[in-house]
Amino acid sequence: MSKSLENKEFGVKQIARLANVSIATVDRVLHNRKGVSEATKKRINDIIKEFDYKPNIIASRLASKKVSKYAVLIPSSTETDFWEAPLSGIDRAAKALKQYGIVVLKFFFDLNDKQSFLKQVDLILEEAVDGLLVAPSFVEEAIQLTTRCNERKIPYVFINSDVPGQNSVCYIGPHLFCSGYQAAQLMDFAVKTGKVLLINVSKELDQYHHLLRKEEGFRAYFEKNNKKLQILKLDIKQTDSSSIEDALDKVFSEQKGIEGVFVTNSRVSAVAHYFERKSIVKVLIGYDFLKENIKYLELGIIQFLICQKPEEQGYRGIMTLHRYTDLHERRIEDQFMPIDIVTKENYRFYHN
Amino acid sequence: MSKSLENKEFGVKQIARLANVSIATVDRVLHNRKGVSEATKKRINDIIKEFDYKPNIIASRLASKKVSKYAVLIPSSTETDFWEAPLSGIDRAAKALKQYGIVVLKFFFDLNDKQSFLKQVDLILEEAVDGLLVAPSFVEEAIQLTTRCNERKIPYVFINSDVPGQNSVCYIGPHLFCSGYQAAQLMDFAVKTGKVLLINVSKELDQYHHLLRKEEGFRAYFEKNNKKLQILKLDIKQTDSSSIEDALDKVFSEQKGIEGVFVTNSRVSAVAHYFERKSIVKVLIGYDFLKENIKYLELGIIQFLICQKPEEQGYRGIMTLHRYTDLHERRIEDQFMPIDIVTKENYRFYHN
DNA sequence: CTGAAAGCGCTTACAG
DNA sequence: CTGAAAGCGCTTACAG
Repeated sequence: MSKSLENKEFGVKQIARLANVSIATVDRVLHNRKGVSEATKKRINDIIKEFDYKPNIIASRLASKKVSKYAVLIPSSTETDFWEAPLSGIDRAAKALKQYGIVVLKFFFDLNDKQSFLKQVDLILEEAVDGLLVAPSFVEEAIQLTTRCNERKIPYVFINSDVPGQNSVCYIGPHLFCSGYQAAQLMDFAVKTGKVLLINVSKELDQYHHLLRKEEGFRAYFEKNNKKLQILKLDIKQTDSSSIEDALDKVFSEQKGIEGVFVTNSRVSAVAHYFERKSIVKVLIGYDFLKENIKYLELGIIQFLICQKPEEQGYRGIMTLHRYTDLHERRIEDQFMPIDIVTKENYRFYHN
Repeated sequence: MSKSLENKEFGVKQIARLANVSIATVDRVLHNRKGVSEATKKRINDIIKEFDYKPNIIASRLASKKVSKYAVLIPSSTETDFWEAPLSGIDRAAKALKQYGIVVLKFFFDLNDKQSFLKQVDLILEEAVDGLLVAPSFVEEAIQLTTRCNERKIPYVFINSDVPGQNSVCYIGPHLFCSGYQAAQLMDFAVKTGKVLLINVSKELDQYHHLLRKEEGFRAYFEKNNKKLQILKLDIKQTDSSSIEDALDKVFSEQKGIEGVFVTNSRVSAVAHYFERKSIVKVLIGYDFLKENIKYLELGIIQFLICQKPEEQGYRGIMTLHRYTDLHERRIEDQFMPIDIVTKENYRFYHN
């Protein structure tokens, strides 16, 4: 390593000297603290502008020993292991930010229980956090949360699903419509003739809304590119394996000529499991890089999985809170995740 | 923000007190500087271990004002705009590390001129850098470089293509064989009957070696999954448009029944251009998220582009140098990039 | 081989 | 409304 060659950097001391004040006063205007006359305030701000002064955040952190506290509110991983990935992204970010005095508190709710969401919200608000990363799985409950955050001026970032018009810092997650559109193109490639079956598997109505947006994208593709292909639809409102099996039995006995199946979420493994047992061979497309799904990808029963960087979503969520809360960035844009196509051939290289 | 609640952290002062020495001596053993008796050294090290002391790198950086200097050696973007992406990743990392006193010097060579590579190497070695990120496009010249780096104990990271067995910190880039394998699967899906044409477009022999590894992967897929499909091969050793056109004219007049074309690098746009002019409709698969390629993807002339996160390669390259040089991480693994499948439907969401 | 003291660039009471 | 001084946890000459 070499020494810094630059002579004395331009800092508070220099500003103070030029403005004929003490560094304490410079610090006051730097942080918009009151108790400075307009005249000296202007004088100092002019100098800051003229020299394009940037504070040394290293020194600032060392001196202030500030600590930021973020809360995370996401589903627990009991029902599905999908949320393990965002969680590990959150942990990765937390680890990276730890040495800058940032603490991340984690709260989990049950995807089958709206009350558990509200209960965790209470706990979070007791903590006086500086920012919140939340998966707004339940729309109404999420709005209750944002209302309370707005009152307290706590900024929040939405992850994985969006509730538009809620004054969030930003949304980080998939563009649902477009991911359905992509699924359709893959289906169009792989299925030359016959019918296509679209399956929504979901208990909770809130989740179902998100699936509908993917369905719209899927249909939009065929509307535009291949109107002849017939799309059948199956809603499965129970997620236990026997309900799924019954529903599949029914549709495949009633409908002949189904060549491709698109499952609009990670439940695709349940369909794959069924195909395996019944030795059914069709093009099968679904969502998410989960162990079960990868197993069937490897077996050649699932052809394509669409994945949307769940780990990255968690990582970016925390980093975005940091950018907003600590680095005072504004106008942070929504961050749509890439629409990754995962296959038997490339899954080993996939970065969540 | 809340104040740190923890009482006085455990630091050099505490260690010094416990060991009955001054903090200067503690600093000496912390940095393995000589001039400390074995006895006190042991005493201090024991305390460090016992309390699992971790230095405050914020304070350390502020006090030392250390600066690290990395060099980057990559192709200039005159011939192809591929290298703009790694460059922008490098800039992004440089920007993030700037406030930690890390400086990145950039050097460029001409992909058509091995001498220019060696010339830049001389310039870099004059700079006494602390680390090097290099695209070893020319194998022999790269080995000359690594030899000289080894003498000077300058660590180096390979990016985009590898030269195995060279004692690099690690390799960051695509797994060529597997990316060819993935291309073959897409081709297999999209082409049901007929022949497939594989095209290598490359002037320099060194680049050609890399293309061969993709070709091997491509063939391996069909060897395993679909032996019936016939694979034709075309080498184009000149990269100007009229040479490419002549070669394509020749192959398409001689060979009938070609349904799919796989171009093993980013030159796929040249083939797409040809298809457009001659109104040829075939499945076309190639490499890299370049403006020209995206244009033909949008037009539906190219179906799939395989991309390997060029921006990310640059970013990771610098960050890896930082991890090795400044954070003293060891055993850093090779980092294979994901094999991204980019289509007309998802390219808008692609993160380079 | 070891220590006392100044300093990195900022922040924070405290005093006026 | 403003300033002098101490301090954040480490590093760096300098002196012995």
